[in-house]
Amino acid sequence: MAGPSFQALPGFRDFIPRECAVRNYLFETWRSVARRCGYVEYETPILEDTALYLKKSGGELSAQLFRFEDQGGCDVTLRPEVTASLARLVAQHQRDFPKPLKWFEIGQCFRYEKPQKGRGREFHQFNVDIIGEAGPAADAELIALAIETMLAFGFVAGDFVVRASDRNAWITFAAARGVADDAMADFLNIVDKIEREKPEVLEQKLAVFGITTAQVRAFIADPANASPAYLAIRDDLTARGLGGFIELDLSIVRGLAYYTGVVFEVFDSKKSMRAVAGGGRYDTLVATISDGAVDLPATGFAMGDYVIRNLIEETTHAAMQMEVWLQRNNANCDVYVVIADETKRAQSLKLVTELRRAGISADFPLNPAKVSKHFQSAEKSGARFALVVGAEFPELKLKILASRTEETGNAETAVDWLADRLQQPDGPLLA
RNA sequence: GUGGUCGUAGUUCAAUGGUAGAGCCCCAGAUUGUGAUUCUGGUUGUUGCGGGUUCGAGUCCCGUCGAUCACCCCA
Repeated sequence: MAGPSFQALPGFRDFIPRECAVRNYLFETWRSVARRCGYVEYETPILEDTALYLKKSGGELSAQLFRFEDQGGCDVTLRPEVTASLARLVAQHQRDFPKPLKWFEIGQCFRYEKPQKGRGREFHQFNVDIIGEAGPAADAELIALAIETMLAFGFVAGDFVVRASDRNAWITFAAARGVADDAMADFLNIVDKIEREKPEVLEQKLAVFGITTAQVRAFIADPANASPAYLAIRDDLTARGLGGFIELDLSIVRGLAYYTGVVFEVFDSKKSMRAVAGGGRYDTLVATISDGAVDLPATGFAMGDYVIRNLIEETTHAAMQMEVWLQRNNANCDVYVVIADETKRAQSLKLVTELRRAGISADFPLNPAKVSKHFQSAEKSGARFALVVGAEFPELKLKILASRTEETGNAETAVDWLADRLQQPDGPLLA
């Protein structure tokens, strides 16, 4: 590595073809499940006015912004998440759409934090939201999508679980013990850290509110404290046959300040990783972002690409499903044209163009080389067929690479011939 | 931001303080139109960078940068 060399910035990734294929697998799965469940895709800019994020998130997230001044002197930020943009978009365009809105976006986000397992400074996230419906049916519909997404990746019962809670249960708990409304956020923050904070510190912090750790733990432990919304969601999911995937876990509060009600996280069953996905209800965010101009209830969640990929790779059956997909989508082309006789290169080029225009993916060697070389290239391309153009043109030979068998045909009808041939299975098939 | 571990060829890794190597990959070839295997040949390093100890440092020490893991937080 002599001399100056460049590499990707810390926490940023290059997607070589294999990585890109994996990413596409995630994206295609996300997209297909969302569409199957009636969600439509939208997209927002990755660069936004910094104030958009300072306005609602604050705290830790605002310390992790990729923030700078543009050439016009504007304070701008690479988005750390898409919910704020969505709220902005919805506030502006909501009148154009019947409610509820069921929308999703697959987009790249940026956070300046220390890269580690499951976390980079750049990541892709599947963001799904239902806006304009305040009832638990919306939360259930959303959580059902999260579950369906996991199933689509090949996970089964026992691989993952959705843990859900309700901030309202805590607000009721705290209010009954005299916690003031304006201190509620602080109280929720303490509860959020109950498993991570040192016991003495925890006890001390709770004492400010006249509450003990024991009381909090007892509240978490008692299923009777489940909120009506949670129960409605559980029944809804049970009716869908998905009841086994959801669990009450009142210790989940989630850090982001804008959550207002039911919150949930998707975990691997062993809980050996970070949350695969997380979300919840944020009924006041749209009003906050629009300064009260538009007030719509909302619920949503996000799934990041890092953790889901790790979990897929560590779960044998999900990993195999991905491998099969990658194999199927691995070929550079369907047909590799071998130019066995260089004097037929012009005819070969015409043939390649015809195939391509007919929707048949075709490739060929750019330079003269020995025929064996061409076949090696055909092999490496992953193509199913090698179409040999030789001295006997317009007669053509079609070699089925997997079975090493050969057929003959004519250049005049090559397009139809190959289109038909591609429909038929042959040789040792991929699953 | 706070800690632990680790930096050798494109890559995966060797080298009791004593001449920097191997597999894989890639490229070219093995007598004129067919892929595997095999065989032959070839490219690539100021051992991350900078100091120090030593007759001598890839190896030991310090610094720095980078990678990675954990904490914090979160997708």
